[in-house]
Amino acid sequence: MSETTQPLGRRERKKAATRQALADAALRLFLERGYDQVSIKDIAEAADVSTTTLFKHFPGKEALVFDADSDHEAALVAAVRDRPDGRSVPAALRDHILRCHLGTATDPAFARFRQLVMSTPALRDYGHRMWMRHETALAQAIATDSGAPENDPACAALAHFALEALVLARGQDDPRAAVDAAFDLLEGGWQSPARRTARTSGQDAE
Amino acid sequence: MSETTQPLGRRERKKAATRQALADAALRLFLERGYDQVSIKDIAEAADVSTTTLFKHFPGKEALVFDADSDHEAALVAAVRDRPDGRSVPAALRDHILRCHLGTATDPAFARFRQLVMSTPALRDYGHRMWMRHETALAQAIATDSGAPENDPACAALAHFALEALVLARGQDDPRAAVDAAFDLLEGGWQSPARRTARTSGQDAE
DNA sequence: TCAAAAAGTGCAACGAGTCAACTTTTTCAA
DNA sequence: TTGAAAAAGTTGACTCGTTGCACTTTTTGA
Repeated sequence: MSETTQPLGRRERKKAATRQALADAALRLFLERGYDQVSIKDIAEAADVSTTTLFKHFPGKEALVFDADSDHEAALVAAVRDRPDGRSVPAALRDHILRCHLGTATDPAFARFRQLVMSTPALRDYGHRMWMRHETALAQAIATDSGAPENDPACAALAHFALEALVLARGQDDPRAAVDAAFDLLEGGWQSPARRTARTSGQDAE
Repeated sequence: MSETTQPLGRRERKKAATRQALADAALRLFLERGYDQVSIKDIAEAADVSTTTLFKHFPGKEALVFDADSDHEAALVAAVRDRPDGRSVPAALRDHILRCHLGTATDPAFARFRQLVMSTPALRDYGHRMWMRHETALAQAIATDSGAPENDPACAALAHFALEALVLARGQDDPRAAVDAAFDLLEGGWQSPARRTARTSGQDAE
């Protein structure tokens, strides 16, 4: 975008450019013809590089699509850490997922992108794996917040289920209702016996 | 096992025999050398057939390992349907999973099999997908049992989470503790507000 | 008994991904 | 400026999983 990209060697720029060219070509071709109807060779040729060069930039075909996994993990951790007083951990996660991951795309290009991913098994699975990578970080954030020992199985379970809730919701009639049902379950269980954590406020009930 | 397998054409027998030979050879070679160090060609040659024939019997390399997916689904549904009086659905599922899927293998061959699956990403993922295939059947069983409408999101959520509990548990320090923590969460949430289902008995508390 | 259907087989091919050489291009220091 | 050393790119051949095509065998049924 800007020409003076600060402390970026002339070389890094070319590298980033070809990388971007590859990702762009891939997404364009995938949307045009469908994931399985586009070969690695097609993409490499469209970006005018060799297939081997492509694999120097991306570890596999699926990775071409998930170029910007961005900072979902940080957002998840922040959703737990910075939640408003009196809000339970699962409630905060419910809010975050409803807001950031089921927000009906205002961008039509993004909607088509999601359609592509959801309708291609290989991409669905890859996205799922990426998403689940945040499990341990989220579990640790919950444990820290609850004053539980790191590796606490209950925190690990909540983290796992909260992330899975999004997966469960997609591919169901009403995703938002599905997320709500899932988190109703988790909220109920989280503040059941032997667990008192609604954030250190005067009240204990919501 | 028995020689007089009744209405089985002479042909079906040969078919079943080669299928078994393939599965046996595959498992043996995988255990000997590791999954990635064994090629389809190796397996086909060990069973004395062509690779094309192998793919007529199995849809892919992973399927060679999961030959007998058996009737896990029926067992899950039964665990819900035939649970003892006063036992909640998640409690019954906890019992079933602890009993049937974390039972420390008495069979050493089975232990090695599980070790192979868990240490091979491709097999782990494939097994996960297979396991999750039971999600809708389990959700429907729960809905039927609870008198909830089919496609009830709460039942779908419980089914999804109950199955995921097993996945969560594996690859954690103490799998049994992890399963317990997960189901503590689910049980607590399941019998929270607006949900009264502890199986039609005189008591309502456990 | 003889075709037609079905199942099995081999060969060749395709796509994803890797490997080992070789050719740039860039960088940095003498 | 020159001239390696390093990084990036290219090429081509290769492995491996998987599929399509053509061919042979077996089974079935009239």
